[in-house]
Amino acid sequence: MNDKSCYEDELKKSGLKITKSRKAIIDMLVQSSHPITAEQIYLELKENEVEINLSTIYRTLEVLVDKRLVTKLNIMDNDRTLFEYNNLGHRHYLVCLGCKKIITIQGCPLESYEKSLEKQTQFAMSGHRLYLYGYCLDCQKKMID
Amino acid sequence: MNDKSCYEDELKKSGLKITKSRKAIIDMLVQSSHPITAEQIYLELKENEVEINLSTIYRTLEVLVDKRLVTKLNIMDNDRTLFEYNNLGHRHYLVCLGCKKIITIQGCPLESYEKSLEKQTQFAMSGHRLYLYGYCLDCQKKMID
DNA sequence: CTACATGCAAACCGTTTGCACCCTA
DNA sequence: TAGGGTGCAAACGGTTTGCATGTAG
Repeated sequence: MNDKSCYEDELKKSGLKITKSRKAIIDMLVQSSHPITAEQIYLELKENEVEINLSTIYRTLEVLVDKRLVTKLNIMDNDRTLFEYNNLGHRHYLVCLGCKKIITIQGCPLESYEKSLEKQTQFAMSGHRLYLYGYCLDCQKKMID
Repeated sequence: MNDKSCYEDELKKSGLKITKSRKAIIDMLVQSSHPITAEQIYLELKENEVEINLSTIYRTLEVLVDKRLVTKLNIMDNDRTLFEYNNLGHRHYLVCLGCKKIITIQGCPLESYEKSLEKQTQFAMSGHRLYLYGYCLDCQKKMID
């Protein structure tokens, strides 16, 4: 409950109307421990008997990304876009190339590197994305069989 | 000349036939100092009076990616796929959010981090992607005006 | 009551595919 | 000359958009 009102505050602060759809979509993002697709949001809401049109989901996500409440990711080179609620601050991702599982990693090894690069290139740095790829223990085991 | 025959060797080694199209596409990738799209390859070849069907370009790029001769990138969250010839080994990218210019960065600050993460997560790491975003000097100046 | 949100269906557009023909090895 | 490579046109699929209707503030 507290959580919800917190998201409502975020919406208000951003000048967005608080609607049933938006709350449901944000809830879904918050509940998920890893980035998800627009379609996953659509399907899971549908399972919970909440039917929101896919285009509404895309539009909502777009607005939330604009307002910096949500981050948009293209982790796998091909795949569809993933979305994640921005409640954890800066983070990185570890992706299993076998089962496609995505693990969120807190902590950043790049702060000083970014600064040194800033000096070196005269860029005004505004951020970075780091994706690490590998095979999780389960998939390593499967590969032996 | 030497360069070309070198790429021909790479093709042969990978068990691929050496065709006019493939040579032209690889040439275009090699000449470019930064990752480019399939369409850019198509258009630039066309300017040089070499017309190769777009689907051939996509198919060629796909094969080259399979053979690890080319890397496929999704740097901007939305944008189309970029391709780059793998003649420089491991590298990272610095992207200007203003003019979309992409600068390739040699050297990697993440080798030891990757190893420590490997121990910590029991993942068998196979690589990573690092994209840094910011504004280049030119774009910073433009923003003042 | 008004401006923003939503549903629906159609468009969009980068990429992929099926098939007939071509050309390298 | 066989099997991979290419051109062409059509399909695909994730995402966006136009428009009429609904609803939060």
